[in-house]
Formats: sequence, C-alpha cells, structure tokens
Amino acid sequence: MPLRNAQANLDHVDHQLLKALSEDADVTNKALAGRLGLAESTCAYRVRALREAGVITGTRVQLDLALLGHPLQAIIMVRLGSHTMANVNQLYDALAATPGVLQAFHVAGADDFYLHVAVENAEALRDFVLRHVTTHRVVRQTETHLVFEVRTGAGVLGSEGQ
Amino acid sequence: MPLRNAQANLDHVDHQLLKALSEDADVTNKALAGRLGLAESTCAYRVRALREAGVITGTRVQLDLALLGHPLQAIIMVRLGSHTMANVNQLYDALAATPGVLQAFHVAGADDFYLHVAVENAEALRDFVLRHVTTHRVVRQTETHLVFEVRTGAGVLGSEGQ
DNA sequence: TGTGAAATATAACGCTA
DNA sequence: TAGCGTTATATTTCACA
Repeated sequence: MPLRNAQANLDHVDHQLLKALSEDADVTNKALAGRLGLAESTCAYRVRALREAGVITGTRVQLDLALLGHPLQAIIMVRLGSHTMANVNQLYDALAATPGVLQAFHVAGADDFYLHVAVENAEALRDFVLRHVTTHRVVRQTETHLVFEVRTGAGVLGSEGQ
Repeated sequence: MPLRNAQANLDHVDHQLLKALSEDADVTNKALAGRLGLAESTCAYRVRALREAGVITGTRVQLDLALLGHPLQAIIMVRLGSHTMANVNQLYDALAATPGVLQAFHVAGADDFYLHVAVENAEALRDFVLRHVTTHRVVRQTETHLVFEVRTGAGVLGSEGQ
C-alpha cells in the first residue's frame, strides 16, 4: 500500500488497545476489556471503530517458515536499467507476486527494490534470482544478502503518548 | 527468531488452511470449513493443531502507520566497526527495541543490520539515526534509504504442492 | 466426524453523564 | 457524544460418543 499522510485522532485508550492487540491479536474481547478497565461492549465497539477507521487494516497469521521448508532467508537488491513508470510498476507487480517473496520494498537510491525472500536452500536462492529476477530485461543488477535473523521491532506505538 | 531447519509434515489440507488464513486471518471457522469442505469440528481441530505444532506462531494486527502519524518509512543499513559476539548481540537488542523500528534484519555482507523504520517525517528520520543508531560506539557507518512503498509478497505457500 | 453444552462474540437497544 | 449494561442471536470451544 502506498504511504499516505492523513492522521487519525486517537486517544489514550485507542493507543492502549492497539498496543495490546499488537502484542497478541488473539486476545479475547473479554480479556482485553478487563485489562484496560473497559466494559466489554465499549471495548468491542472501540476495536471495531479502529477497524472501520482503517487504523487496523487487517489481521495476519505468522508462519514458521523453516517448518514450511523455507529455512533460508535473504534480501535481494534489484537495480533497473530503465526507469519508465510502466517498467517499474510492471516489474514491481511481478516481483511481489513471485512465490517465496515475503515483502517487496520500492526504495530510493541506487537500487530500486529490496526483496525479502524465504527459500528452501542455497540452490533455490540461486534459482530464484536467475529465474525470477534477472530474467526480466529491465533488471540490470542484483545483489543478494543472506539473512541470519529477523526480529520484529518495537513498532510505532511506544514512542508517543499522543 | 533464529532460522531453524526442521520441517513439518503438512498435507494438502494443511496447506489450504494456511493459505486461506494467510489471506484473511479473521475468517471464521465456519466459513473456513465451508470453503475447504471440512466439518467445522475438524477444521477447528486442524487449525489448533497447526498452532500447537508451531507452524502458526501467532496472529498480528496490521496497522496503518500513516494514520498513526508515521507516514515515512526507510531502510537504514548499519555497519559496525567491531564484530565481537557481545557487541553484535547487544546492539541488535537495542536496535530492535527502539521505537519506530518495524523489523531488524541481521545480515551477511558489508553491512550488519538493515532496519526497517517508520517515522513522523524527515526530521524525525534524521533524529532517529543520530540519536538511536550512530550514538552506539560500535556503529561505524549508516546509510538511509527512503521507502516509497512496501508490498506484502506472495509468501512461501504457493510454490510447493508438498 | 458429529453432537451437545458451556463460554464467548456480536449487534442492537435504551439509559446515563 | 461516549460509556455502560442488558438483551438476543450467532459462533466458538471443548469433551465425548
């Protein structure tokens, strides 16, 4: 999704709700209401309001990629030779839709895309680059960096008290 | 979490369940069972089994970072001057825990960490680097790349029929 | 896999401050 | 307007056949 600029009006309770849900999205409404000292009806209403306002855009399951047979992760930096709008968008669509791609970053700088991928092994990584990235004519150069570990960061909710 | 090597035994139904849940983790058990042609009790049992097996490690809400006042994203590449185990681990902990950090990648290559961050504006980005990254003595160099857009990729579930 | 009972979620309603 | 409590209905969860 493209980055936008509008900002929502969130009070202290909203922030606490988002924080709690960020840590554990599976918490029951009852437990959530209890922790924040809200009535269950109020808690459910506010969470729904956050979804309708678009602050909570969805819910995602996290998978153990190693258990799924993809224990090897890498960041592949992709540099284009031509930067027409059509070229960039078309490649972006193709890369994001390629199996194994976890995230695709469109970035400023010498490189155009960073691909976060998870693959079966080193051979599959080589094949991924050769078969799904460098095959696109517009790709001029790639640079693959092995990922030792990924951690989920603190996020944006701890910083501001609003 | 560190990347591991074990692999789970998943059949076709498991794959379909994971795929459906990856697209929409909020789907009700009833709808999920209906889509895959399973009994509701069986469907609920299998999803729980996937959680207990560690294949599904958790559930997370997705937030609109722009609506939360952090419309600007960047990738910050961090290079260390010293690579003792203690130095690396301590810095990794500190960076991942810094507010604004979405993900922290520990990678191979010239750089040691890639930080995916979301901040309020350009000034906040400068402050982030100066106050939370380059202040660590072990950091020798940083390189900040603006992120135009991030897309969620296809993931690892489309590739193999298992 | 199906069933049934208990717990929970959801949505609508009116009341209060 | 926002919070609260109470409904009725739908759904989930769990133990058991």
